[in-house]
Amino acid sequence: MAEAARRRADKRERIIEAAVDVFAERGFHQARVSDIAKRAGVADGTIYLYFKNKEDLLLSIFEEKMDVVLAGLREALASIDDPVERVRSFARYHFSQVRDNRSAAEVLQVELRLSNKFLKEYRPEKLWEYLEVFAEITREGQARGIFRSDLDPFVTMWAFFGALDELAMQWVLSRRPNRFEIDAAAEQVADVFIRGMRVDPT
Amino acid sequence: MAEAARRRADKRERIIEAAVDVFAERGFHQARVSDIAKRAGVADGTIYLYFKNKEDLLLSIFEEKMDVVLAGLREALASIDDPVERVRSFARYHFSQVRDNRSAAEVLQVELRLSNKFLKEYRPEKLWEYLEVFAEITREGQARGIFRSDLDPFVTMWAFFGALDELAMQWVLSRRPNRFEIDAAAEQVADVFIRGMRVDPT
Amino acid sequence: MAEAARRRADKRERIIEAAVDVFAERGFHQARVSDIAKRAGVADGTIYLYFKNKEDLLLSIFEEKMDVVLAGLREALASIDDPVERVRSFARYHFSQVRDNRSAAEVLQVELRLSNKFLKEYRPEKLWEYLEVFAEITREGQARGIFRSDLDPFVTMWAFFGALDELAMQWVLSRRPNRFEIDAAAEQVADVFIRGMRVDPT
Amino acid sequence: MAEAARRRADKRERIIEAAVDVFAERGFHQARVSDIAKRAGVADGTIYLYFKNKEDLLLSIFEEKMDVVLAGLREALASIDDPVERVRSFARYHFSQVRDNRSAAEVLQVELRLSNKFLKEYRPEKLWEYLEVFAEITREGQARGIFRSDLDPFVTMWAFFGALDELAMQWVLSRRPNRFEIDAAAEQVADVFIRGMRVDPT
DNA sequence: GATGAATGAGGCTTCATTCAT
DNA sequence: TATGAATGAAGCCTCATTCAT
Repeated sequence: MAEAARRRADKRERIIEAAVDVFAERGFHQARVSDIAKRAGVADGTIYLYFKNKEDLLLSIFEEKMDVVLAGLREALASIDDPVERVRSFARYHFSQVRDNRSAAEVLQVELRLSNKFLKEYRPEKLWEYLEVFAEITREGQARGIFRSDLDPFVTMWAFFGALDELAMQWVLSRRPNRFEIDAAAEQVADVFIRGMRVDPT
Repeated sequence: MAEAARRRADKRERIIEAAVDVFAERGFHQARVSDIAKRAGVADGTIYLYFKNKEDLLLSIFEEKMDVVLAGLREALASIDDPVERVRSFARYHFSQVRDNRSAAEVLQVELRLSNKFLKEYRPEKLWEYLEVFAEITREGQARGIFRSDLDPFVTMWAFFGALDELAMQWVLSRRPNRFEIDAAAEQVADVFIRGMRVDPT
Repeated sequence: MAEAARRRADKRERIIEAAVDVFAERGFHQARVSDIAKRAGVADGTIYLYFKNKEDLLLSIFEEKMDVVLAGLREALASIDDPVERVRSFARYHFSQVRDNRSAAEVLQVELRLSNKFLKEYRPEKLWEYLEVFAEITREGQARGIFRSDLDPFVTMWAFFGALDELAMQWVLSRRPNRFEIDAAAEQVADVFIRGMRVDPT
Repeated sequence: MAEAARRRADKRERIIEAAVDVFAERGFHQARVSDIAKRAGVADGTIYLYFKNKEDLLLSIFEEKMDVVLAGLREALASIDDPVERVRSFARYHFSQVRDNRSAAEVLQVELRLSNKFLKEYRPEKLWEYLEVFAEITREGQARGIFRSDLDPFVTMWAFFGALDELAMQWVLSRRPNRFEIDAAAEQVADVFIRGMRVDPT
């Protein structure tokens, strides 16, 4: 029955959202499964009907959120052809996600790194897909003679992501009053990378 | 007695080194204090004579290693005046540290992020000092008219560090055969940032 | 409607048979109600329409199987008058049941003992009826002057049952190739008890 | 230090004794580790310094108690040469153990059987040693022409042990007033087996 | 009657930390 | 100063049972 399927999906979604909040507030290890259950309005055991264990819940958040983020990124870049503008839009999009989904961003950036599984065993395919978008922009720019061809797309990809990620983390961690302008930061990072990757003007 | 002081320092050092190895191998949460004690050749309780608790041990590793790293960085840059070359040397130095101290780098990069204390309460002064070196290079470059003055030194600082850190992490996590050339990566990242931060050539 | 009653009985029977198999494979505590339900082809909740709880299911198996076993025993002994031969037939019948109903025997012998309820609260009337058959044989033999009258029928009853039961358990637990001849064992046990209980030949 | 070793042994012994009592009272599954710890006067965690887990505790009780029982059996039989008298003494000894160590006997007989590990994986070497004593008596009796040579020592061994065990279990389970005379039972069982195993008087 | 998603109590075990020696 | 046996808090997860449909 469609009704039951919908209710089931709802419950799963409620657990995910509750987990995002609790993980963001307390951190993965400090978060108690029973707190997540309480916030989701379900019994502790119910969580285990939808997720194998606490870690699977964390990983599922990652997969789920990344799906949305990835789709959003592709949409944001869909109408843009110029590699230079695509880089700029990538940076803007990345920071807009962080700004508009603080809890999710906090979990994705901070808590996920804490999972040994994630870092040492789990292959974050979804993250690679996300990054591959940037590598592809680089390659396209190189093909068009806009970006220098001596740059390794993988190196620039990781460097670019690292730059965005670190700034996002600092923004997330920074407490209110001192919080810097994340939008301005996006422009600057994009600008540095664009100029840095461009072929020398002759 | 100097002898006693030295012996004490030795023991502390042995615990630190043991902790670096164990944290690198198992991760902070999975590492057991008794394993560290065993590897250091001391009793469990002895660790608590030198460190307040397990987390203090992690933080102490950070402080201690960062002191060395920071001193090394300053020495590496001591004889270089040109801001452009200082940026390049910074990148080279950062990666050389990662390459030559795998375990320490792994702990610093991976495990430290996992400590809620570290990320949410602890102010990593030593890290700020390290980064401040780069911010200062930027300011000096701006003052000399080499780097664009519209760039926020804090933004470039985090972006640069993020780029180095992410690449270092990937290098550390990457398993043997596919391991990319970390030295070449250093040159590329430095190059991208230098060009990206430079004033437009007229 | 007779049809409905039959269907009901069928479902109950299917649950019983499924439970016998699952209990035999996994043991009572390791067996999950949902596994039994799956094997029986019913929903978990359905089991609770037929049995009060998991333990009641175990006890019901016992009652049900013992009814059949008891009827079979009586039939096997029906045409035999000589107490000596009745003892022999009892042993043969007991082992034939074990041999031909491995799963049921395994549950009856192994798993039932694990139920505290069974051992400390539950009065296994059916088992007593089964044993009483032997006690009666003893008494009859004593009355006829075949068995020694100084033997306590309760003691011989438990001793005989214990001997059969232990051998059956060993046979059930023994893995294939080394499995001893259960039929030969039946003859030997019967023989020892018959000679042991007989009045001295003068 | 001998002192420390003694204290350690004492603590282990206290845990064993507490576990025997609690297992006997509540059964293995119903017994809580914290109850055992409380009764032993130690912290919960202390138990895990001496035993791998709850099941290991149960198995250790078995091993430990059987060592004592086995030594006692050997001593009880040491001065007896006649196989017939050895059988009688075996039965007497077995029941004396049950009578004098009710809790331990209850655990050994009832709770041990409940452990799947014990029945399906664990090889109770100590029990086999105990039984082997009886098998050896049988063989010796056969060699001397006292017991019939057509009897399989393994069959009589299990039958004898089953008879003793079942009677012991009934005695343990039987509540006070109706409790039968266990010593008289010992004589009867021994008597039945001795006559049952003897060569025909000519 | 039948379903099966949801419940939630309950307990084993780990391991950082302490402290008597 | 060093030891290491002892502590005990704390939480994930299972699974028998219920009940709304």
